[in-house]
Amino acid sequence: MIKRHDGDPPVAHGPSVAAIPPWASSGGKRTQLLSKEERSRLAVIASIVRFKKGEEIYREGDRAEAVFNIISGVVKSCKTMPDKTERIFAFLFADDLVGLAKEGVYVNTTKAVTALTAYRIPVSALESRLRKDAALEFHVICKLCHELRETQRHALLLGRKSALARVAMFLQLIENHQTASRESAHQLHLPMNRSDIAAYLGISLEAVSRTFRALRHRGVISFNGKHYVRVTNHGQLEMLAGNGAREEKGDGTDG
Amino acid sequence: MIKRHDGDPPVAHGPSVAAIPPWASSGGKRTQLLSKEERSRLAVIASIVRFKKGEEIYREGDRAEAVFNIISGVVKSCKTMPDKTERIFAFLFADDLVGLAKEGVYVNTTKAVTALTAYRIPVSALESRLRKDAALEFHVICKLCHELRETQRHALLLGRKSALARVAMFLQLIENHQTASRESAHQLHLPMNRSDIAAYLGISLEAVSRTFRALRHRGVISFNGKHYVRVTNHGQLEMLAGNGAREEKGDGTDG
DNA sequence: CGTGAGTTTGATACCCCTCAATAAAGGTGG
DNA sequence: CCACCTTTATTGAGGGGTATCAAACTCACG
Repeated sequence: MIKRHDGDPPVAHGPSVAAIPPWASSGGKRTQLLSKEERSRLAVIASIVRFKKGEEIYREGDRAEAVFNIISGVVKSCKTMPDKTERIFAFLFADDLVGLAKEGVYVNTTKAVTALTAYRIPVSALESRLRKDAALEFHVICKLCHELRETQRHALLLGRKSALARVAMFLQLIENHQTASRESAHQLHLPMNRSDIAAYLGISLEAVSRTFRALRHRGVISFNGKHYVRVTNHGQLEMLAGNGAREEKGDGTDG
Repeated sequence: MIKRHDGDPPVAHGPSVAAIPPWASSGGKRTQLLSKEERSRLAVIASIVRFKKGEEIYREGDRAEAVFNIISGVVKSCKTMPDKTERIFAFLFADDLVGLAKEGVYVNTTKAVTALTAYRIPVSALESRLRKDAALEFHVICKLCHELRETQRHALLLGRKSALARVAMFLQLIENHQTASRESAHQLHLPMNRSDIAAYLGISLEAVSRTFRALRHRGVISFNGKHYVRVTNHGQLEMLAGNGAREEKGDGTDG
């Protein structure tokens, strides 16, 4: 009999946390922060949980009894506003940590955007483990710095007024993440639907659709289905995102 | 209780870090994270630096050789966009940490909004200190969680479309900060100018001015000069900020 | 008292949100 | 395999709020 749970190599190594470190150099790539020993020690106190696509992992206000470490799949961290609309703070992927809390209570609701596999680490065990392991704590600090930078980039995105700039910057974020994780990414994967993208960008889903069309029309991107994008003009995308270091005067709209 | 005023001589107790912890209860107030011993040990590797109002502390892209811990004064963390406009990610106050880096390089520019006194802690010394002191690291983790939540609230603010909602939420942020720090805050202090507020809210400075006028006209706030506000109608402010439960019944406090 | 930065107020254009309908994709059962 | 239905995505038209440009004003400071 084949046991998938224990026999799956990537799973057996234990929790995995990757980030671009705050002080060390990593060549712009996410690096595995945890050592083999740390991962096995964490594996002892962790359990593996699975969620279906769309399933809720926990809700804002729940007692924060565990932290999750994504093995595979995508998670969205969000808040439901009084008018029932959803605001998404972050999309979280493999090697990310989920479960930000305040005074023992989760501050956000998190849901599985795709089918999800994750480690569930009880905070009580994690806390005592942390207090004994300075190296592990340092790695958590590195990860939190990474998340802080990511959240700031999201804030930078939301500071942009035009939908074009927001969508362009969103595509850059996705591209950066996928190139920092994998080796190559000539094609971007958008696991979330238009509605989620809109909730993350702070614009309406219609605006997302329209902006994609505009980018496609300008020859900046091209779609392979609705969830795969290829950036055909990085320079233009960079300019539209407004992060471009060089702002050439000719914007080439006449071509 | 020790009260600090701008211009007071720096306290000799050493670096001070306050936050609302992620898991422990603190009654909604910021608590001092560092023990007396930790503060003195950090004081050994720290030096005290001063900046004039408006002065630049460091610039995005500089080698991140130090972390700063604010003793008194206000700091803004920002980025200058290609079109020379400024985007502010956070205002930082006493007991905050400044100096977020990525691969040894500062990710933002920081400037003193008011006259500033701070501890300067070299990262090399801090790093070795951290690796030896698990308790200190845990406290840094708590502080980073706090900053992460604050940055998410900022993102939530920027997700709002109307200037009214943004300004209202901004006032709530200031109020929360000042009530979480001091005992009372019947009057809010806005140390930054309208331009900085606009850069933080992602709206034009004219819109800030107009919105303040609207709030004043509605009897929600009243000004004492240009830098002191009194909230005269908290319920209304809450409703305008859109976080309030007014006219919404769902409370979402399930176990 | 004079100067200049910071702030307030006003008019117009533009972009995005809202509402509405159509079209495509995905899933289910016959 | 196809018909059917639900969900998701696209496209269109009109209205509202904010940015932008421009000018008057306030206040701190020399």
